[in-house]
Amino acid sequence: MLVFERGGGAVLSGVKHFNIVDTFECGQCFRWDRQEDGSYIGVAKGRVLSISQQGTDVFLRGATIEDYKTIWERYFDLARDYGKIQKVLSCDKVLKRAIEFGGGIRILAQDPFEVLISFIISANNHIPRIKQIIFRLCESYGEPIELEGRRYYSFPTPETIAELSLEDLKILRAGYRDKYILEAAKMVASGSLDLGKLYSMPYHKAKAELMKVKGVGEKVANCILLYGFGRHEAFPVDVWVRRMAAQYYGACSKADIDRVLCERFGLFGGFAQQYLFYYARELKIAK
DNA sequence: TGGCAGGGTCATA
DNA sequence: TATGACCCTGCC
Repeated sequence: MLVFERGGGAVLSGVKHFNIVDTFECGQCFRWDRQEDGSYIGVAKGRVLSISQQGTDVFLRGATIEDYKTIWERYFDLARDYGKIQKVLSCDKVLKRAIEFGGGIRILAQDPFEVLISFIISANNHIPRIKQIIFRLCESYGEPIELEGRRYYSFPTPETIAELSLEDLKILRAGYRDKYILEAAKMVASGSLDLGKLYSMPYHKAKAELMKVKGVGEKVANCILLYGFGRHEAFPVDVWVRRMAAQYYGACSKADIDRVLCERFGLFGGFAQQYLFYYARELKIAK
């Protein structure tokens, strides 16, 4: 892959196993919006980025090579050899098809606190509504960031949310989740939940730590570990993955699913889950 | 236009 | 371990 600056941005030329539609639409993030011209604009790492793609050429508008190397390469996980991962996972017939469909997915390295709050909001919720609630949270309590005359908003800090009241959070229309959001922010702001420590903790211990937060069950904890901490052994089992497991692997109970999927894909579980989820949702597999 | 279901979790039994 | 309740709203 070549990286150079041209036309007011950074060009990544010859990027393999990366597709911005797959990456932003596969359900791992909620703050990237598709524009009419097919590009995406999102807020991450305290910045607004516009990204577009033609074949294997990716354009990061307004970014420098330095920005790419210090921020976006890691954020988009572009230093990792996904070809190797896909080769291993393709030994499984179902995964092979899922990868043929969504092989351009990259697991984003998102901010852990943002992922924590976002996936608390995701529980028993529809994706369009999740995005709306997160948008209102950022618009109301994030910091404005200007880009080309338009205003975007950063994700609010734990301290900012922790100082709010439940009444303040009513405008989000998050329903019963508002108290979970507030409690999680207070735990992080006070240090009773030290997110920084989770990077080096064993997987099961880190998951147990996250599940101390109300509103964080096993599935949400796995999402946080996968998307916020890059823990690729985390395998979030949601309704879609469960349907895939039932239809293609004959696994119905939780124990069956854990055995069939988690053990089958091992350390690549997180990648496998993402391919399966995206594929299952696209196929609209029935209950 | 009304009802259902949603990327789960919690409390209770 | 199983079941019902939960806020709200997009979608059929």
